[in-house]
Amino acid sequence: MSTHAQSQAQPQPHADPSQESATYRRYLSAVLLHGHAGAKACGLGATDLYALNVLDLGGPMTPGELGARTGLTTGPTTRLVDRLEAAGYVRRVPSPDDRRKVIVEPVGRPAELDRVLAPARRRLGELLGSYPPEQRAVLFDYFARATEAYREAAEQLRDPEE
Amino acid sequence: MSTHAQSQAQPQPHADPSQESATYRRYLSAVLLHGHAGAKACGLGATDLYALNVLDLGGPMTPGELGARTGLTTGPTTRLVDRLEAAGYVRRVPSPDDRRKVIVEPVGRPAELDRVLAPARRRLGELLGSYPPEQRAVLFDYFARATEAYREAAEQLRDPEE
DNA sequence: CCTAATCTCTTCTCTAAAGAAGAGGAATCC
DNA sequence: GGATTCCTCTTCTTTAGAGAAGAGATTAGG
Repeated sequence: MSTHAQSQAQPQPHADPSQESATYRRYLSAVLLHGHAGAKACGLGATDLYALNVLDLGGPMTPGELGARTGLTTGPTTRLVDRLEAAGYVRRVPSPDDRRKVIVEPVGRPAELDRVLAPARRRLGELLGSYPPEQRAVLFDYFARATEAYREAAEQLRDPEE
Repeated sequence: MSTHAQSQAQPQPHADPSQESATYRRYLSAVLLHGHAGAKACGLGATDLYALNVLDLGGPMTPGELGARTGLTTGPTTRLVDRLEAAGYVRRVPSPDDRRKVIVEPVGRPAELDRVLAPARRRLGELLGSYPPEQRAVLFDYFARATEAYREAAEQLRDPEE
């Protein structure tokens, strides 16, 4: 097993679409499983991981915005930012144009999380590097498009009526 | 925006590898975000989603095995299976060869979870369908290989010494 | 200017889920 | 066939995290 990354020029196509569906679902499960396991290994709760992903996708934002996107009221939001700040994942910066506001921005290198995710990153990097450039271009084209689709779907799950 | 799924025959390759890395990280964040949002919309806790993914990847197993893979002791494991069974996601089946054992198996259609994830599935299905067959083959080749990589990485996160 | 609205943070309370310890039934080994 | 081991489930206790309500500081509007 694990003789991956041979990557012949023409990977055999799946004949059966339902087989494709099962393959894709298992793939998503594995991605989620790995994300959860990594967060747990860092002592991060589910909400903390969620918020980090929100920040990763949405960029720096105020605690109010972060709380709204995470589905929390102001109390838990403050404590959430406290936890993330204490763990070194984010930083509070005063807003330049409104002194009531605070900007929560991700810190450059979340060391602990990066450390536990490093083995997977390395393996996936090798896997991606094993494809010829034109195939890798297809993969990254998909990644970029899928990111948008998932992000919008997640937003609609959060605010079903909007 | 959202003019996806045009998929020219040759998507432009990324010139900068660090750009690739950022694209990939954002993609993973979006996948995780969508998974969390879906679970939350169904009233599933983080552990419940984790366990469902374990079952999806590992197939039917005993509560003991599920608890071990989820990192729980026996008490919470029983309640976890109780919750999943009450919500209609899994079923307890007596083991045919050892009457002490119980097999936890996923139920065919977890209706609620499927319902909330359906919009994303549909959009991603359209996206995948928009690629010509040989490019789609590359994508599914990647999905299958990446599944193994993530699964093994998640296992090593759970049992760092093994 | 003085009032109203907005943003963050604090305190108190409450619920959901995890751990620890142990009971009961079933299989295995001598 | 009797003792030991194994698997699941139950009970009790504890902790982490969420909601509600309000205080303090700052901005906007009449």
